[in-house]
Amino acid sequence: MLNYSTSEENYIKAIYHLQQQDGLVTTNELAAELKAKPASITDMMKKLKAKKLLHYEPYQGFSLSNEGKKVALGIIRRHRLWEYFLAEKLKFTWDEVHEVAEHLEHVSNKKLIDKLDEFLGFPRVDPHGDPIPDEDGKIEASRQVCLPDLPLNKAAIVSHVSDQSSAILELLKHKNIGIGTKLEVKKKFSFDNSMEVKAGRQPVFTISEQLAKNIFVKYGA
Amino acid sequence: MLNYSTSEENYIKAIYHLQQQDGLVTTNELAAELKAKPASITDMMKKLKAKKLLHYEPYQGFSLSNEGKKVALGIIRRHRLWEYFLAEKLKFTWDEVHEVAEHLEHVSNKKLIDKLDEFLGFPRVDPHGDPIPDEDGKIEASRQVCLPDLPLNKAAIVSHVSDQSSAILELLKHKNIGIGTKLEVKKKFSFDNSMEVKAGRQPVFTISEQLAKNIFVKYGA
DNA sequence: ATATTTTTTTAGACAAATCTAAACTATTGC
DNA sequence: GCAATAGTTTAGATTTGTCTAAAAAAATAT
Repeated sequence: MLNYSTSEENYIKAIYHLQQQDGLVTTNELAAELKAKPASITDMMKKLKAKKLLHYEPYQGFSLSNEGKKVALGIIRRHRLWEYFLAEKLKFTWDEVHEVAEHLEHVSNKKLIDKLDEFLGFPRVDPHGDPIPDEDGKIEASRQVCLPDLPLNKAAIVSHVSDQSSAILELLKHKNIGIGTKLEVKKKFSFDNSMEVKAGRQPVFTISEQLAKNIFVKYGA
Repeated sequence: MLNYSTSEENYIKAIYHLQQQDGLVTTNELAAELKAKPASITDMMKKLKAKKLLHYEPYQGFSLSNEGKKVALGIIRRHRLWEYFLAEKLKFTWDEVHEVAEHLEHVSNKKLIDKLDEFLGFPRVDPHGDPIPDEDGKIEASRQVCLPDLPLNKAAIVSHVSDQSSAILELLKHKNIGIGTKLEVKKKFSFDNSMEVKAGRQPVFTISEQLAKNIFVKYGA
Protein backbone atom coordinates (compact mmCIF):
# COMPACT_ATOMS: atom_id res chain seq x y z
CA MET A 1 0.00 0.00 0.00
CA LEU A 2 1.48 3.30 -1.13
CA ASN A 3 1.44 6.44 0.97
CA TYR A 4 -0.87 9.32 0.27
CA SER A 5 -0.70 12.94 1.36
CA THR A 6 -2.91 14.26 4.14
CA SER A 7 -4.88 16.13 1.54
CA GLU A 8 -5.40 13.10 -0.67
CA GLU A 9 -6.46 11.07 2.36
CA ASN A 10 -9.05 13.65 3.35
CA TYR A 11 -10.55 13.59 -0.14
CA ILE A 12 -10.62 9.78 -0.22
CA LYS A 13 -12.27 9.56 3.18
CA ALA A 14 -14.89 12.17 2.29
CA ILE A 15 -15.77 10.39 -0.95
CA TYR A 16 -16.09 7.10 0.91
CA HIS A 17 -18.56 8.57 3.38
CA LEU A 18 -20.60 10.39 0.74
CA GLN A 19 -20.88 7.43 -1.59
CA GLN A 20 -22.20 5.26 1.26
CA GLN A 21 -25.37 7.32 1.02
CA ASP A 22 -25.47 8.61 -2.51
CA GLY A 23 -23.73 6.18 -4.80
CA LEU A 24 -22.05 8.55 -7.26
CA VAL A 25 -20.59 11.65 -5.62
CA THR A 26 -20.74 15.06 -7.31
CA THR A 27 -18.24 17.90 -7.38
CA ASN A 28 -20.39 20.33 -5.41
CA GLU A 29 -21.29 17.75 -2.78
CA LEU A 30 -17.66 17.01 -2.12
CA ALA A 31 -16.76 20.71 -2.16
CA ALA A 32 -19.37 21.37 0.53
CA GLU A 33 -18.16 18.42 2.62
CA LEU A 34 -14.52 19.50 2.47
CA LYS A 35 -15.17 23.24 2.59
CA ALA A 36 -13.19 23.70 -0.62
CA LYS A 37 -14.06 25.26 -3.97
CA PRO A 38 -15.38 23.06 -6.78
CA ALA A 39 -12.31 23.83 -8.89
CA SER A 40 -10.09 22.27 -6.24
CA ILE A 41 -12.21 19.13 -6.28
CA THR A 42 -11.83 18.70 -10.04
CA ASP A 43 -8.06 19.12 -9.74
CA MET A 44 -7.80 16.43 -7.10
CA MET A 45 -10.16 14.07 -8.90
CA LYS A 46 -7.81 14.08 -11.89
CA LYS A 47 -4.94 13.23 -9.61
CA LEU A 48 -6.77 10.42 -7.81
CA LYS A 49 -7.98 9.03 -11.11
CA ALA A 50 -4.40 8.96 -12.39
CA LYS A 51 -3.52 6.97 -9.26
CA LYS A 52 -6.40 4.59 -10.03
CA LEU A 53 -8.12 5.31 -6.73
CA LEU A 54 -11.38 6.34 -8.33
CA HIS A 55 -13.61 6.17 -11.37
CA TYR A 56 -14.17 9.57 -12.90
CA GLU A 57 -15.35 10.93 -16.23
CA PRO A 58 -15.77 14.71 -16.57
CA TYR A 59 -19.26 15.88 -15.57
CA GLN A 60 -20.28 12.35 -14.54
CA GLY A 61 -19.51 12.29 -10.83
CA PHE A 62 -17.06 9.88 -9.23
CA SER A 63 -16.78 6.85 -6.98
CA LEU A 64 -13.88 5.03 -5.37
CA SER A 65 -12.29 2.08 -7.14
CA ASN A 66 -11.71 -1.09 -5.13
CA GLU A 67 -8.20 0.14 -4.42
CA GLY A 68 -9.62 3.50 -3.32
CA LYS A 69 -12.04 1.78 -0.96
CA LYS A 70 -9.18 -0.18 0.57
CA VAL A 71 -7.27 3.02 1.17
CA ALA A 72 -10.38 4.66 2.68
CA LEU A 73 -10.94 1.75 5.04
CA GLY A 74 -7.33 2.00 6.20
CA ILE A 75 -7.83 5.66 7.05
CA ILE A 76 -11.13 4.93 8.81
CA ARG A 77 -9.48 2.12 10.76
CA ARG A 78 -6.81 4.52 12.02
CA HIS A 79 -9.33 7.23 12.80
CA ARG A 80 -11.64 5.01 14.80
CA LEU A 81 -8.88 3.24 16.72
CA TRP A 82 -7.49 6.60 17.79
CA GLU A 83 -10.98 7.71 18.77
CA TYR A 84 -11.32 4.61 20.91
CA PHE A 85 -7.92 5.24 22.47
CA LEU A 86 -8.77 8.86 23.25
CA ALA A 87 -12.09 7.99 24.87
CA GLU A 88 -11.09 4.80 26.65
CA LYS A 89 -7.53 5.53 27.76
CA LEU A 90 -7.22 9.31 27.82
CA LYS A 91 -10.79 9.92 29.07
CA PHE A 92 -11.84 12.28 26.34
CA THR A 93 -15.62 12.56 26.02
CA TRP A 94 -17.32 11.11 22.94
CA ASP A 95 -17.75 14.54 21.36
CA GLU A 96 -14.09 15.55 21.70
CA VAL A 97 -12.47 12.56 20.05
CA HIS A 98 -13.28 13.23 16.42
CA GLU A 99 -11.29 16.40 15.95
CA VAL A 100 -8.09 15.01 17.47
CA ALA A 101 -8.43 11.75 15.55
CA GLU A 102 -8.67 13.78 12.34
CA HIS A 103 -4.99 14.55 12.81
CA LEU A 104 -3.74 11.28 14.27
CA GLU A 105 -5.34 9.27 11.44
CA HIS A 106 -2.77 10.56 8.96
CA VAL A 107 0.16 8.91 10.72
CA SER A 108 0.18 5.75 8.66
CA ASN A 109 2.47 3.14 10.08
CA LYS A 110 1.06 -0.35 9.90
CA LYS A 111 2.90 -1.66 12.93
CA LEU A 112 1.78 1.31 15.02
CA ILE A 113 -1.86 0.76 14.18
CA ASP A 114 -1.84 -3.00 14.59
CA LYS A 115 -0.12 -2.72 17.97
CA LEU A 116 -2.53 0.01 19.02
CA ASP A 117 -5.40 -2.28 18.03
CA GLU A 118 -3.94 -5.07 20.15
CA PHE A 119 -3.27 -2.72 23.09
CA LEU A 120 -6.90 -1.62 23.00
CA GLY A 121 -8.12 -5.23 22.96
CA PHE A 122 -9.33 -5.27 19.33
CA PRO A 123 -12.37 -3.04 19.86
CA ARG A 124 -15.23 -3.56 17.40
CA VAL A 125 -16.80 -0.09 17.48
CA ASP A 126 -15.56 3.45 18.14
CA PRO A 127 -17.03 5.78 20.79
CA HIS A 128 -19.81 6.80 18.40
CA GLY A 129 -20.78 3.18 17.80
CA ASP A 130 -19.32 2.99 14.31
CA PRO A 131 -17.55 -0.26 13.46
CA ILE A 132 -13.75 -0.38 13.20
CA PRO A 133 -12.33 -2.05 10.05
CA ASP A 134 -9.87 -4.87 10.76
CA GLU A 135 -6.31 -5.22 9.49
CA ASP A 136 -7.56 -6.49 6.13
CA GLY A 137 -10.09 -3.71 5.69
CA LYS A 138 -13.09 -5.86 6.61
CA ILE A 139 -15.82 -3.86 8.32
CA GLU A 140 -19.08 -4.93 9.90
CA ALA A 141 -22.21 -3.22 8.64
CA SER A 142 -23.19 -0.41 10.96
CA ARG A 143 -26.71 -0.71 12.33
CA GLN A 144 -28.67 1.90 14.15
CA VAL A 145 -31.77 0.62 15.97
CA CYS A 146 -33.90 1.68 18.89
CA LEU A 147 -33.13 -0.16 22.09
CA PRO A 148 -36.06 -2.64 21.96
CA ASP A 149 -34.67 -3.89 18.63
CA LEU A 150 -31.13 -4.47 19.89
CA PRO A 151 -30.27 -8.18 20.17
CA LEU A 152 -29.64 -9.43 23.70
CA ASN A 153 -26.05 -9.17 24.94
CA LYS A 154 -24.93 -7.21 21.92
CA ALA A 155 -22.58 -4.33 22.87
CA ALA A 156 -23.82 -1.06 21.40
CA ILE A 157 -23.29 2.68 21.76
CA VAL A 158 -25.97 5.28 22.35
CA SER A 159 -26.04 7.42 19.23
CA HIS A 160 -29.27 9.39 19.37
CA VAL A 161 -32.24 10.24 21.57
CA SER A 162 -35.44 10.98 19.67
CA ASP A 163 -37.51 12.81 22.29
CA GLN A 164 -35.72 15.96 23.44
CA SER A 165 -38.11 16.91 26.28
CA SER A 166 -36.53 17.95 29.56
CA ALA A 167 -38.37 15.07 31.23
CA ILE A 168 -36.49 12.43 29.25
CA LEU A 169 -33.21 14.29 29.56
CA GLU A 170 -33.61 14.42 33.34
CA LEU A 171 -34.24 10.69 33.44
CA LEU A 172 -31.28 9.88 31.18
CA LYS A 173 -29.00 12.09 33.20
CA HIS A 174 -30.11 10.35 36.40
CA LYS A 175 -29.32 6.97 34.86
CA ASN A 176 -25.97 8.18 33.48
CA ILE A 177 -26.95 7.49 29.91
CA GLY A 178 -25.87 9.86 27.15
CA ILE A 179 -24.58 9.88 23.61
CA GLY A 180 -21.54 7.63 23.53
CA THR A 181 -22.55 5.46 26.50
CA LYS A 182 -21.89 1.73 26.03
CA LEU A 183 -25.10 -0.22 26.40
CA GLU A 184 -26.06 -3.88 26.44
CA VAL A 185 -29.53 -5.38 26.91
CA LYS A 186 -29.33 -8.27 29.35
CA LYS A 187 -32.97 -9.33 29.68
CA LYS A 188 -36.38 -8.37 28.31
CA PHE A 189 -39.69 -8.85 30.11
CA SER A 190 -42.67 -9.51 27.85
CA PHE A 191 -45.18 -8.49 30.53
CA ASP A 192 -44.47 -4.75 30.26
CA ASN A 193 -41.63 -4.75 27.69
CA SER A 194 -39.28 -3.34 30.32
CA MET A 195 -35.67 -4.47 30.06
CA GLU A 196 -32.54 -4.86 32.13
CA VAL A 197 -29.54 -3.09 30.69
CA LYS A 198 -25.88 -2.64 31.49
CA ALA A 199 -24.89 0.99 30.85
CA GLY A 200 -21.21 1.96 30.96
CA ARG A 201 -19.60 0.56 34.09
CA GLN A 202 -22.73 0.70 36.23
CA PRO A 203 -24.46 -2.37 37.64
CA VAL A 204 -27.39 -3.72 35.62
CA PHE A 205 -30.62 -1.77 36.06
CA THR A 206 -34.11 -1.67 34.55
CA ILE A 207 -35.62 0.80 32.08
CA SER A 208 -39.17 1.14 30.82
CA GLU A 209 -40.46 0.47 27.32
CA GLN A 210 -41.26 4.17 26.86
CA LEU A 211 -37.68 5.14 27.60
CA ALA A 212 -36.15 2.31 25.56
CA LYS A 213 -38.13 3.31 22.46
CA ASN A 214 -36.49 6.74 22.51
CA ILE A 215 -32.92 5.54 22.81
CA PHE A 216 -31.14 4.72 19.57
CA VAL A 217 -27.94 2.74 19.52
CA LYS A 218 -25.36 1.76 16.94
CA TYR A 219 -23.56 -1.56 16.78
CA GLY A 220 -21.48 -3.68 14.43
CA ALA A 221 -23.72 -6.29 12.80
CA MET B 1 1.30 29.47 21.15
CA LEU B 2 0.81 29.61 17.38
CA ASN B 3 0.88 26.59 15.13
CA TYR B 4 3.78 25.80 12.87
CA SER B 5 4.00 23.56 9.81
CA THR B 6 5.59 20.14 10.02
CA SER B 7 8.49 21.49 8.03
CA GLU B 8 9.01 24.49 10.30
CA GLU B 9 8.85 22.21 13.34
CA ASN B 10 11.51 19.93 11.93
CA TYR B 11 13.84 22.87 11.34
CA ILE B 12 13.24 24.26 14.84
CA LYS B 13 13.86 20.90 16.48
CA ALA B 14 17.05 20.31 14.51
CA ILE B 15 18.40 23.75 15.41
CA TYR B 16 17.61 23.13 19.06
CA HIS B 17 19.57 19.89 19.11
CA LEU B 18 22.53 21.29 17.17
CA GLN B 19 22.86 24.43 19.28
CA GLN B 20 22.95 22.32 22.47
CA GLN B 21 26.40 21.24 21.34
CA ASP B 22 27.65 24.03 19.13
CA GLY B 23 26.16 27.31 20.20
CA LEU B 24 25.66 29.03 16.86
CA VAL B 25 24.41 26.71 14.12
CA THR B 26 25.62 27.04 10.53
CA THR B 27 23.80 26.54 7.24
CA ASN B 28 25.79 23.49 6.18
CA GLU B 29 25.46 21.83 9.56
CA LEU B 30 21.72 22.14 9.47
CA ALA B 31 21.58 21.07 5.83
CA ALA B 32 23.47 17.88 6.73
CA GLU B 33 21.21 17.23 9.73
CA LEU B 34 18.00 17.65 7.74
CA LYS B 35 19.29 16.10 4.52
CA ALA B 36 18.35 19.24 2.62
CA LYS B 37 20.34 21.61 0.38
CA PRO B 38 21.92 24.71 1.93
CA ALA B 39 19.72 26.96 -0.21
CA SER B 40 16.62 25.48 1.42
CA ILE B 41 18.04 26.24 4.85
CA THR B 42 18.58 29.91 4.03
CA ASP B 43 15.01 30.19 2.76
CA MET B 44 13.60 28.75 5.94
CA MET B 45 15.87 30.80 8.19
CA LYS B 46 14.42 33.98 6.69
CA LYS B 47 10.94 32.70 7.39
CA LEU B 48 11.69 31.71 10.98
CA LYS B 49 13.45 35.00 11.59
CA ALA B 50 10.37 36.87 10.34
CA LYS B 51 8.35 34.86 12.88
CA LYS B 52 10.83 35.86 15.60
CA LEU B 53 11.74 32.26 16.35
CA LEU B 54 15.44 32.76 15.78
CA HIS B 55 18.31 35.19 15.61
CA TYR B 56 19.87 35.29 12.18
CA GLU B 57 22.10 37.63 10.22
CA PRO B 58 23.29 36.53 6.76
CA TYR B 59 26.56 34.57 6.88
CA GLN B 60 26.60 34.71 10.71
CA GLY B 61 24.86 31.47 11.66
CA PHE B 62 21.69 31.30 13.74
CA SER B 63 20.30 30.35 17.13
CA LEU B 64 16.80 30.04 18.54
CA SER B 65 15.20 32.99 20.30
CA ASN B 66 13.54 32.35 23.66
CA GLU B 67 10.26 31.93 21.83
CA GLY B 68 11.95 29.48 19.44
CA LYS B 69 13.29 27.44 22.34
CA LYS B 70 9.83 27.26 23.86
CA VAL B 71 8.45 25.95 20.59
CA ALA B 72 11.31 23.43 20.35
CA LEU B 73 10.67 22.16 23.87
CA GLY B 74 7.01 21.69 23.04
CA ILE B 75 7.93 19.53 20.06
CA ILE B 76 10.45 17.55 22.10
CA ARG B 77 7.86 17.03 24.84
CA ARG B 78 5.45 15.56 22.32
CA HIS B 79 8.14 13.44 20.70
CA ARG B 80 9.40 11.91 23.95
CA LEU B 81 5.95 11.29 25.42
CA TRP B 82 4.97 9.39 22.28
CA GLU B 83 8.25 7.44 22.46
CA TYR B 84 7.43 6.50 26.03
CA PHE B 85 3.92 5.48 25.02
CA LEU B 86 5.18 3.35 22.15
CA ALA B 87 7.74 1.55 24.31
CA GLU B 88 5.73 1.20 27.49
CA LYS B 89 2.22 0.58 26.21
CA LEU B 90 2.60 -0.73 22.68
CA LYS B 91 5.76 -2.75 23.43
CA PHE B 92 7.92 -1.25 20.72
CA THR B 93 11.63 -1.76 21.36
CA TRP B 94 13.79 1.25 22.23
CA ASP B 95 15.24 1.45 18.73
CA GLU B 96 11.87 1.44 16.94
CA VAL B 97 10.20 4.31 18.76
CA HIS B 98 12.05 7.27 17.29
CA GLU B 99 10.87 6.97 13.72
CA VAL B 100 7.19 6.65 14.61
CA ALA B 101 7.39 9.50 17.13
CA GLU B 102 8.84 11.69 14.37
CA HIS B 103 5.38 11.66 12.84
CA LEU B 104 3.20 11.70 15.96
CA GLU B 105 5.08 14.70 17.37
CA HIS B 106 3.54 17.01 14.80
CA VAL B 107 0.01 16.50 16.07
CA SER B 108 -0.07 19.50 18.35
CA ASN B 109 -3.09 19.54 20.59
CA LYS B 110 -2.35 20.63 24.12
CA LYS B 111 -5.13 18.65 25.73
CA LEU B 112 -4.07 15.49 23.92
CA ILE B 113 -0.50 15.79 25.10
CA ASP B 114 -1.31 16.71 28.68
CA LYS B 115 -3.79 13.83 28.98
CA LEU B 116 -1.26 11.46 27.41
CA ASP B 117 1.30 12.64 29.97
CA GLU B 118 -1.16 11.92 32.78
CA PHE B 119 -2.13 8.53 31.31
CA LEU B 120 1.54 7.55 31.21
CA GLY B 121 2.04 8.63 34.84
CA PHE B 122 4.12 11.75 34.13
CA PRO B 123 7.28 9.93 33.02
CA ARG B 124 10.54 11.84 33.52
CA VAL B 125 12.63 10.27 30.76
CA ASP B 126 11.94 8.67 27.38
CA PRO B 127 13.07 5.15 26.41
CA HIS B 128 16.52 6.47 25.48
CA GLY B 129 16.92 8.10 28.89
CA ASP B 130 16.44 11.65 27.64
CA PRO B 131 14.37 13.89 29.92
CA ILE B 132 10.82 14.88 28.96
CA PRO B 133 9.99 18.61 29.21
CA ASP B 134 6.96 19.39 31.38
CA GLU B 135 3.84 21.34 30.39
CA ASP B 136 5.68 24.63 30.89
CA GLY B 137 8.72 23.61 28.86
CA LYS B 138 10.92 22.95 31.87
CA ILE B 139 13.42 20.19 31.26
CA GLU B 140 15.89 18.49 33.55
CA ALA B 141 19.51 18.46 32.41
CA SER B 142 20.35 15.14 30.80
CA ARG B 143 23.29 13.33 32.40
CA GLN B 144 25.13 10.35 31.06
CA VAL B 145 27.35 8.54 33.59
CA CYS B 146 28.78 5.08 34.08
CA LEU B 147 26.83 2.95 36.51
CA PRO B 148 29.15 3.39 39.55
CA ASP B 149 28.52 7.15 39.31
CA LEU B 150 24.73 6.89 39.25
CA PRO B 151 23.15 8.13 42.52
CA LEU B 152 21.35 5.47 44.56
CA ASN B 153 17.65 4.95 43.75
CA LYS B 154 17.81 7.21 40.74
CA ALA B 155 15.84 5.78 37.77
CA ALA B 156 18.05 5.71 34.66
CA ILE B 157 18.13 4.15 31.21
CA VAL B 158 21.00 2.15 29.71
CA SER B 159 22.30 4.23 26.82
CA HIS B 160 25.70 2.78 25.93
CA VAL B 161 28.04 -0.12 26.62
CA SER B 162 31.71 0.72 26.24
CA ASP B 163 33.28 -2.74 25.89
CA GLN B 164 31.87 -4.59 22.86
CA SER B 165 33.50 -7.97 23.49
CA SER B 166 31.34 -11.04 23.12
CA ALA B 167 32.08 -11.87 26.74
CA ILE B 168 30.36 -8.77 28.06
CA LEU B 169 27.51 -9.07 25.58
CA GLU B 170 26.89 -12.63 26.69
CA LEU B 171 26.75 -11.51 30.31
CA LEU B 172 24.43 -8.60 29.58
CA LYS B 173 22.14 -10.80 27.56
CA HIS B 174 21.99 -13.28 30.40
CA LYS B 175 21.04 -10.53 32.83
CA ASN B 176 18.49 -9.05 30.41
CA ILE B 177 20.26 -5.72 30.22
CA GLY B 178 20.43 -3.84 26.94
CA ILE B 179 20.20 -0.36 25.51
CA GLY B 180 16.92 1.12 26.73
CA THR B 181 16.67 -1.03 29.88
CA LYS B 182 15.48 0.85 32.98
CA LEU B 183 18.06 0.59 35.73
CA GLU B 184 18.25 1.67 39.35
CA VAL B 185 21.13 1.11 41.80
CA LYS B 186 19.70 -0.05 45.13
CA LYS B 187 22.85 -0.67 47.17
CA LYS B 188 26.61 -0.42 46.78
CA PHE B 189 29.17 -2.56 48.67
CA SER B 190 32.44 -0.83 49.38
CA PHE B 191 34.27 -4.11 49.92
CA ASP B 192 34.39 -5.05 46.22
CA ASN B 193 32.41 -2.15 44.68
CA SER B 194 29.75 -4.61 43.57
CA MET B 195 26.20 -3.30 43.55
CA GLU B 196 22.62 -4.44 43.71
CA VAL B 197 20.51 -3.16 40.83
CA LYS B 198 16.93 -3.36 39.68
CA ALA B 199 16.84 -3.87 35.91
CA GLY B 200 13.52 -3.61 34.07
CA ARG B 201 10.88 -5.66 35.85
CA GLN B 202 13.28 -8.27 37.20
CA PRO B 203 13.94 -8.80 40.90
CA VAL B 204 17.01 -7.03 42.31
CA PHE B 205 20.32 -8.74 41.55
CA THR B 206 24.03 -8.08 41.93
CA ILE B 207 26.58 -7.00 39.34
CA SER B 208 30.36 -6.67 39.61
CA GLU B 209 32.40 -3.49 39.51
CA GLN B 210 33.98 -4.52 36.20
CA LEU B 211 30.59 -4.86 34.55
CA ALA B 212 29.18 -1.68 36.13
CA LYS B 213 32.07 0.40 34.81
CA ASN B 214 31.17 -0.55 31.24
CA ILE B 215 27.48 0.29 31.47
CA PHE B 216 26.54 3.89 30.75
CA VAL B 217 23.15 5.28 31.70
CA LYS B 218 21.25 8.48 31.14
CA TYR B 219 18.97 10.17 33.66
CA GLY B 220 17.23 13.48 34.36
CA ALA B 221 19.34 15.45 36.83
C1' DA C 1 -37.05 22.98 -28.00
C1' DT C 2 -34.60 26.51 -26.60
C1' DA C 3 -33.28 29.91 -23.16
C1' DT C 4 -31.98 30.24 -18.50
C1' DT C 5 -29.84 28.45 -14.59
C1' DT C 6 -26.84 25.37 -12.30
C1' DT C 7 -22.90 22.58 -12.22
C1' DT C 8 -18.46 21.44 -13.65
C1' DT C 9 -14.21 22.21 -15.84
C1' DT C 10 -10.36 24.95 -17.61
C1' DA C 11 -6.98 28.53 -17.44
C1' DG C 12 -4.11 31.09 -14.95
C1' DA C 13 -2.39 32.81 -10.39
C1' DC C 14 -0.43 32.16 -5.76
C1' DA C 15 1.88 30.36 -1.45
C1' DA C 16 4.79 26.83 0.68
C1' DA C 17 8.67 24.07 0.42
C1' DT C 18 11.92 22.36 -2.12
C1' DC C 19 15.73 22.25 -5.74
C1' DT C 20 19.88 23.75 -9.16
C1' DA C 21 23.06 26.95 -10.74
C1' DA C 22 25.18 31.17 -10.29
C1' DA C 23 26.77 34.91 -7.43
C1' DC C 24 28.51 36.50 -3.37
C1' DT C 25 31.08 36.45 1.27
C1' DA C 26 34.24 34.56 4.47
C1' DT C 27 38.11 31.81 5.61
C1' DT C 28 42.54 29.72 4.82
C1' DG C 29 47.04 28.87 3.00
C1' DC C 30 51.08 30.50 1.47
C1' DG D 1 47.78 40.35 1.75
C1' DC D 2 45.74 38.13 -1.78
C1' DA D 3 44.31 34.05 -4.26
C1' DA D 4 42.07 29.80 -3.81
C1' DT D 5 38.70 27.34 -1.39
C1' DA D 6 34.79 26.68 1.42
C1' DG D 7 30.43 28.25 2.91
C1' DT D 8 26.24 31.00 2.14
C1' DT D 9 22.86 33.47 -0.33
C1' DT D 10 20.20 34.81 -4.42
C1' DA D 11 17.61 34.01 -8.56
C1' DG D 12 14.75 31.35 -10.86
C1' DA D 13 12.36 26.82 -11.54
C1' DT D 14 9.35 22.92 -9.82
C1' DT D 15 5.65 20.47 -7.23
C1' DT D 16 1.55 20.34 -4.46
C1' DG D 17 -2.59 22.15 -3.17
C1' DT D 18 -5.30 25.79 -3.24
C1' DC D 19 -7.91 29.80 -5.28
C1' DT D 20 -10.72 33.18 -8.76
C1' DA D 21 -12.75 34.12 -13.01
C1' DA D 22 -14.21 32.61 -17.32
C1' DA D 23 -15.76 28.97 -20.39
C1' DA D 24 -18.22 24.82 -21.26
C1' DA D 25 -21.57 21.25 -20.35
C1' DA D 26 -25.77 19.58 -18.24
C1' DA D 27 -30.15 20.27 -16.17
C1' DT D 28 -34.42 22.85 -15.89
C1' DA D 29 -38.34 25.57 -16.89
C1' DT D 30 -41.47 27.58 -19.77
